[in-house]
Amino acid sequence: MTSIEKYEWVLLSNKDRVKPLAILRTEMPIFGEINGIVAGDLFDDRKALAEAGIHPPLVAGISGTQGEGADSIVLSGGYEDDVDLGDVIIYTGAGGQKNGRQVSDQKLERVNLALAKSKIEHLPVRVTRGHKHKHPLSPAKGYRYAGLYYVDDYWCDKGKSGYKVWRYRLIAEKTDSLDYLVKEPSGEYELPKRKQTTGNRIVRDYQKAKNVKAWYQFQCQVCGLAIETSAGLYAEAAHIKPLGKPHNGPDIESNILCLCPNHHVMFDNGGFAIDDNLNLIGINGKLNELKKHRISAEFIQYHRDHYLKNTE
DNA sequence: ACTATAGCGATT
DNA sequence: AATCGCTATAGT
Repeated sequence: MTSIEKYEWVLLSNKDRVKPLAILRTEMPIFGEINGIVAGDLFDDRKALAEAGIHPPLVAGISGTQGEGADSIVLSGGYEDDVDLGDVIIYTGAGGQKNGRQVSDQKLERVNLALAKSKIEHLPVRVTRGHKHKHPLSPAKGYRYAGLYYVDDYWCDKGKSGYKVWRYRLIAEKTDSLDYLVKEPSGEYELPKRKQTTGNRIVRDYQKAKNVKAWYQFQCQVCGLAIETSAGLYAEAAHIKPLGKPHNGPDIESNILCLCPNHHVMFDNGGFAIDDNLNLIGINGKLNELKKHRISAEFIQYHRDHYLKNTE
């Protein structure tokens, strides 16, 4: 018996029972590449695109939530302020339309906020071009997945209609992101041999950072500041023992701090360190630590030993 | 070409 | 429960 069937059975047997939201709630957005799909892949329609896991919504152009960020967009030609330069796209937010015409201002809310969140969290956004989006990279029919982009900036403008629109500059993750289009002597665009997808390292890492930031509600563990932006609260995940060679620190919560940008820069560059009692060395104060965090003594010692100046 | 609307999954 | 939407299709 599937969970859905179980749920229906419960409803039949007990009409007063509250809906089990955990079953009905849609899953979190999935960020980054989808297994088995590569840039250049074609899909007949939005249903096929959704079933592949590239872009779940059947109608909406932006997939995601304001809390988690936007994982995918579709360019479908429906917004007159879109600009598509291939590796750089100026995408228009959703809303303010009636019968395909812009008739009111767009607001920075819902999926528009999701794209803003993707910017401040540096999350990758899948991009797909549809046949109604008139562009050399669009397919003649159906939809073509274009690969991962990052939201480089977002702002509001008065659009061609005179109404306010939110705009997002997206930049392709790979400079060779257009390699899937190879001009053949016939004049037709053809697909090259399939490349293996690179996996999802960036997004896996993000999950740990996200956990730590959420525990502290984006408040800096040094000064308590949680920075407010139009996309929501902002904080940075600082690795205590650095990830890169030759340090090879692990990407786990016990090696991550939630810091404001200033204290992140100071920490990474020896402006302060942390002793075994979590007192700060170099500046006044004590590091705020939640019980469940369990910051590793080994890693803060490593940071002391390798980044603090003039130690004996 | 433009316009209306049913449709349905996802979000709030 | 109500709202939304870069569909899809039919009608003018």
